[in-house]
Amino acid sequence: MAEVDEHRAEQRSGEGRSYHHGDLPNALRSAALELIEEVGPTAFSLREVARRAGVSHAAPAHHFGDKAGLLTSIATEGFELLSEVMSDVVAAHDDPIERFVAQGEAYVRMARTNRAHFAVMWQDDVHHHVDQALDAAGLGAFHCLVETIEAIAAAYDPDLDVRAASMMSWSLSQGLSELTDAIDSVDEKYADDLPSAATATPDDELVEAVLRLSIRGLVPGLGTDDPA
Amino acid sequence: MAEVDEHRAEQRSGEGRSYHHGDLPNALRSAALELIEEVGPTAFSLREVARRAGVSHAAPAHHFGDKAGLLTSIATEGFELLSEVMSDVVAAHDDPIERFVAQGEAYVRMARTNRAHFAVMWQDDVHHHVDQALDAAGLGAFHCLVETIEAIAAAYDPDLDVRAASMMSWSLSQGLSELTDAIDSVDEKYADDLPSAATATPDDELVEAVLRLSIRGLVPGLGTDDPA
DNA sequence: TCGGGAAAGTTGACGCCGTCAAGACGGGTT
DNA sequence: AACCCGTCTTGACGGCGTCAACTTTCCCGA
Repeated sequence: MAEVDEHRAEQRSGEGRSYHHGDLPNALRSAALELIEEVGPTAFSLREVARRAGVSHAAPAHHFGDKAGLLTSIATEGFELLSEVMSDVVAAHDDPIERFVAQGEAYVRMARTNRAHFAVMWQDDVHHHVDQALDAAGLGAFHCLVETIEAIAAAYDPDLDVRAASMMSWSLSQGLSELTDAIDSVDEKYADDLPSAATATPDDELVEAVLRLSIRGLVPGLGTDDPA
Repeated sequence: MAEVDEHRAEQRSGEGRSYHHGDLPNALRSAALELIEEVGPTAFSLREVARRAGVSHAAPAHHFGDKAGLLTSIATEGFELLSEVMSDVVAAHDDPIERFVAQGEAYVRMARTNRAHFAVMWQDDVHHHVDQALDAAGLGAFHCLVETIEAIAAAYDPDLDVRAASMMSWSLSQGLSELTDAIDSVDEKYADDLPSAATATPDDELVEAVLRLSIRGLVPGLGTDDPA
């Protein structure tokens, strides 16, 4: 979870140590993420988080207001983390098509590495309904995908419907993240043979295959073979 | 919600009226769906459901065991409903490409019409971890999508990676459902202009545009224009 | 240097929650 | 008529989120 720590360090820089605990808000976020990873976002309890952070049951309220406040903070952190990862991918790939595939792969990898963050990010009834920081972080992450689509349009097809293609890009990444998770858990339960071969445990190659299939819809000129 | 009632009637046929209430399990499911629609799956409470159904707070336990049992039942019902809708689409469209588009549209429409069902279906930590009926219903719905992909492969491209294409189909539908929901709720909050035009309220045309973009990845021969 | 005040955290109480054990009720069978 | 079993109620328990009132700790200005 080094990424999260770095992210937290940036956020914290210049604040200095707090009065009693040191840095209770981040300690609470960390404890919350661990707990969510263990028991899921529904069974998650604020009192247990406080217990794990070694403070009284009412301490979190002073930093986050209420339970939804802590989860909103975690969701925002998740979108910021996602934006950072997506930006790194943009910097690492010049070819817009490879960038598209790499972003999709990074999205899925990120979702599966940080399950607790993603569970909270997409469970809209657990965080505050109106939160500018959260919405801004979400739109920021989306913008990274839109830029890649615009690059594809500029390089290959000026008539490309950027709105639809951006929607397709995010939908695919989000759906893949959710489905691969669901399918693994089914696989774990029925380790023996399944009725359909279409449900074998998904892996990185499947994710890449899906992304390469979908990019062919955006760039019709591409052949059936991998351009690599 | 006529679809759900029909579905329930099928399930109930032959059972006859129960002893005291009439048909408490279905009454509880209905009350639960209404409550989830109002307050979300997290704030949902078993006691409030019992109150709305006019029974004591412990009555639901006799039919569903516990809270997760009721939600598992709702999730299973949701997947069965989805399978029915997908099967109807298959029957209504001969051309596999039109079937693909229609299935995606039906999926999104279904998700947005029955938000409570979908919220429960995809929140895996609220239902029982091992439930054969649930898993069977989910695989059944998936199978409807896989069949369409197989039809596309048979008609247009025998070398199509059916596993990847099926994954793409479901991921896209699920992601679209989730994103269109999230984007509307952002739009409702900031009714005034948004930074990027890419985030205007999604509609049926956007969903269709995304699906038509993606099918071009599965059938490379298709031109840029709509085949309709 | 020191005192006031705000920030940080504690304590105790409230009502609601999910679950369990025990009992009441009532139709169907023998 | 006696009985059983599925159905539902009642009451209790501990855990939860939140609020109000309190104590402790630190900073900053006189």
